[in-house]
Amino acid sequence: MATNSAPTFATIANPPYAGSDVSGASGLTPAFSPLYQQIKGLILQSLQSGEWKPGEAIPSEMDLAARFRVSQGTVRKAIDELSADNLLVRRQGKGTFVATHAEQHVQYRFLKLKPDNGDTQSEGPAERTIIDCKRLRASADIARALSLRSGEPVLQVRRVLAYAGVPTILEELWLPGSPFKGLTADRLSNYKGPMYALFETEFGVRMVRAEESIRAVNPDADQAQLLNVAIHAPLLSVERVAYTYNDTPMELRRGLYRTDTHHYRNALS
Amino acid sequence: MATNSAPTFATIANPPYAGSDVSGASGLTPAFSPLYQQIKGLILQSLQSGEWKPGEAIPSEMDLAARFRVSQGTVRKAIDELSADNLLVRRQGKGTFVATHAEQHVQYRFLKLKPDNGDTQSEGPAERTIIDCKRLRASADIARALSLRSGEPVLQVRRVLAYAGVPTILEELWLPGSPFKGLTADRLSNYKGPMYALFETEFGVRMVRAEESIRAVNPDADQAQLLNVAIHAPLLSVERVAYTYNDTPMELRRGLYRTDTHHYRNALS
DNA sequence: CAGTGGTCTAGACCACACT
DNA sequence: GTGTGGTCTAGACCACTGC
Repeated sequence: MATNSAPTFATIANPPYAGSDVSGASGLTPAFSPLYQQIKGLILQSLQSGEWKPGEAIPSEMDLAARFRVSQGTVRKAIDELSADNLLVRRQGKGTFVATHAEQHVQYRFLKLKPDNGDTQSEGPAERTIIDCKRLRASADIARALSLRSGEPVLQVRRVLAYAGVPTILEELWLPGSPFKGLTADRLSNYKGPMYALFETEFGVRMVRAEESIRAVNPDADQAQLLNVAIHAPLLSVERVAYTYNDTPMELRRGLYRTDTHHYRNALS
Repeated sequence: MATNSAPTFATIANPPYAGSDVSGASGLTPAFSPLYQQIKGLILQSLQSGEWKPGEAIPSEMDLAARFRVSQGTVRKAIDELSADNLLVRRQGKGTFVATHAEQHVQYRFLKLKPDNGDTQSEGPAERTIIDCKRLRASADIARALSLRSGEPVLQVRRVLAYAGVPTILEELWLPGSPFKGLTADRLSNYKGPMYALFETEFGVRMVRAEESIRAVNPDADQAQLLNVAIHAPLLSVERVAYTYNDTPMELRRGLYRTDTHHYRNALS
């Protein structure tokens, strides 16, 4: 007796949490890590390689799940993190898109200087004036910031941003020579929209994150004249290093901010 | 024929995505929103009410799921967001804990001034000197920042922070009178650890987030003397409003930072 | 309407920490 | 070993977008 009940279940084809490495699917990920981290890495590779360009939609979660041979939930968690890092933007009902500095509701995402009245909208965009754009050889400190060797070619750009006719920001920025070959003062002057949008469109360089070091300083004579302030006026010195994918530094920017009608805003949490 | 197969399945007791309101479980959540957001709100209420205090463990995900009558995954998503907001801290194998400014690996989480050598560790904690702690009536601007009415009682604290004997930070801060009744210069002087840890322990006030407005300024005569700098030295002015749960402002702090050996560090993403 | 992301559940197993 | 959070899957349904 007692032989007909207690059915034995067949082995599930794709067992949950098999811990399998996904390396064979579409790329290579040597070290072990959670599946969704590996997927994140693979998506990152596609972003770096330019398979999906800024502003474009990436494949749907279901498509990516099929491509990487994982469940939709795992892809979702990978995309969740990338979208928390501002590399992707999800839009319900439409798809997931590669973040871009252009056509983004929050333009000038990295510029933290705000008018004291808070109303960034009514102030409108800054009036931009390129002072010059020169080819130079990297000095020691510039080279170190950009992970180059001293003497390697760099581009130096200087410009002034004014609000309501008042010069407010003086910037001096350095870019590695090779990725930005062909950048000229003209192209900078004629471009509408954020400089980082131009970098994306014309040079395929997307700035992903940045770090700023802030100090209070006095201007030198040239700087005082360009910003139309007294030589003893206190100014904000903002030194920024901006990075692309893979934590590669791609820009060193030194800004001098007037803070008589504006302030640097920062949220802490 | 054909009556014995195709078993009809019984109704599942707790159907997936029933869209049911959870109001009856433990609190009230009038407007509709995703379940995990409602759970997040309920957890937040327990944090505010002091049911779980800073540093303590909250119930396990399974316990909370049972309490709120939802699945573990839903509780998990709620906790995920709260932990992304730095209100909770997860520790694998141990539990989920209420974040605290004390016994936290990253002490002085809101202080962004770093030594130029980057090595916060070797520098050690600041030497703190309380100048005074007075009961005052709120001026118009103080009242506005703290959501009080002009003339309501506030506490004003002034102090200096020094590194290696060099006075570097001069702070003036205002606190609403009622929550901080009983705060004295002595209690501030004798307390070891961050001021926000004292606020948690002694007054049950946990600072959750803050906003800072930064400017470059010159000190007045008093300030210059306290910081041991010339009257024309450029200094960083950092005005902070710190909030508890529910976006209630609980502190206004005006700091003057010397930036000759330190800098204000900020990460953008 | 179909397709997309968003939410929810249920159940399995892994990795870690304490005891 | 037991309990905790962490990962993964599968399947269902909701909400939004655009054809």
